[in-house]
Amino acid sequence: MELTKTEEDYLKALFHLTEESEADKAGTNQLAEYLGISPASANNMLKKLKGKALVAYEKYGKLELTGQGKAVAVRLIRKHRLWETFLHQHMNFSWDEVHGVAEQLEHIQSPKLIAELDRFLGFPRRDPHGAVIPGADGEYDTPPKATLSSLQAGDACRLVAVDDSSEALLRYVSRIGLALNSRIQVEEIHEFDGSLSILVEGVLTMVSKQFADRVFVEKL
Amino acid sequence: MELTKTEEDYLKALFHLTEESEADKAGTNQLAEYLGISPASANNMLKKLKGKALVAYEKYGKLELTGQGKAVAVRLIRKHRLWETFLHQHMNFSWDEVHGVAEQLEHIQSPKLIAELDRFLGFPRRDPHGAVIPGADGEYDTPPKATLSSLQAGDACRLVAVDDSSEALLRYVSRIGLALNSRIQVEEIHEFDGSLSILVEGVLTMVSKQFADRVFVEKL
DNA sequence: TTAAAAAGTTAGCTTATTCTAACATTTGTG
DNA sequence: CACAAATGTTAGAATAAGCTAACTTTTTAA
Repeated sequence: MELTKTEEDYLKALFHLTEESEADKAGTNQLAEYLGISPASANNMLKKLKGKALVAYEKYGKLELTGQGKAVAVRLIRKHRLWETFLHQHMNFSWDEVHGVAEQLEHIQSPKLIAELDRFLGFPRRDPHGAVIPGADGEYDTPPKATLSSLQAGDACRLVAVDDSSEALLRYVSRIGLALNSRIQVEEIHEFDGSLSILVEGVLTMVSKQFADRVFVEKL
Repeated sequence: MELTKTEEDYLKALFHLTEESEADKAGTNQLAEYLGISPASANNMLKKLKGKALVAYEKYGKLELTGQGKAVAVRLIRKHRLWETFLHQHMNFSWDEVHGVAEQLEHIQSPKLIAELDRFLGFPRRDPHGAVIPGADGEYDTPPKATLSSLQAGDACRLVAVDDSSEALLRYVSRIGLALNSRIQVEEIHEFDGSLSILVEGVLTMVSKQFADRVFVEKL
């Protein structure tokens, strides 16, 4: 079944909202907001994707991808992350530059190209932002990710991944001296707004809760 | 100015018809036929491209690209051929497999990616089919190409390029023992249908005129 | 528990690109 | 030169995807 770029984008967005986010965040409105379109347009496409058995969906019901729909989304994520890895390792793209171009490249249709790219890159397990790359067989265990914001004062952790959807966020991460595998020490959590004071390379920095929500860590 | 994939495809087709083919071959009908659409659709798009100053065009007049239109087309050809080279050299694609995927890749928008790809490939001058790759500055002298069909009986030549638009043609070229730089000896030209008997690696083969029209050579 | 707010849906319109069928112009030939 | 064939153009409809405005259903909270 041939899908348009638009349909693929919807499936990826749905996967993000239903499988990779906290629950409840998966409604017509969230989908529309995420894609920057009107709820009416989202509703329209949902009906179409339901017709193609990619989305399980009843009027006023909750959104969910079918097995097929999930498989398509996971393939797209695999392609996206392989391309990001390629851009970063061989095309001299910094980690905040890769996302936009990978958004285009992920729609290229060629199973052979993806297989060869995977081989060329040495079968990488993670992309430049630390995100796991789904396997060729569709294997993709969303690893339980702890956010920096979920830690307590006094905890230490290692940065394992960063949400790649915002260039500004990635630039900020680099700006304050962080990179994959950086050690972070949580000094204090401020009650009034949830912001954190963290210690990075001996330097004390304060980061917002919104920031800490998008930074994934492994507790040490 | 942002162009759609469709508009880009029209410009590339127009470049092919007006700059790279024998003259007279550039009418609404030829364009439609080349793109596999109806003449009405071609006419429609020509009006739109005229509005964007990419095509110089008057009702019932002949088709021609403006300087801008040509520049867009040449950039596309550059991207297409760089990707073909990448696929062939690093992704284990045979020369008859590269075209289709390159048709998709050529629409990726990222000047940086193209510059880096060029560097990564070592600034190649020709693609896997022997076609010249336009420069980053838009430099592209369509080299005067002699077709195999333009030779006389007794002439010898070297194969310098093959039209890449048909996979079947490329497979056939390999099949009869030809590759870039192969030496070809024209033994005889048959009057009744223009077919040629040629000597390749000591083996005598007969090829059709249509075939010989798409094989480019340098006379020795 | 009921009414306002939030969320979701529908109807009807817009733009891009395609088509077919009908019409207009140009070309080529007897 | 005249008219048929070839070529090119227009009109009107279809499909995909988006929008706004109006309407319906569900949720929330007083």
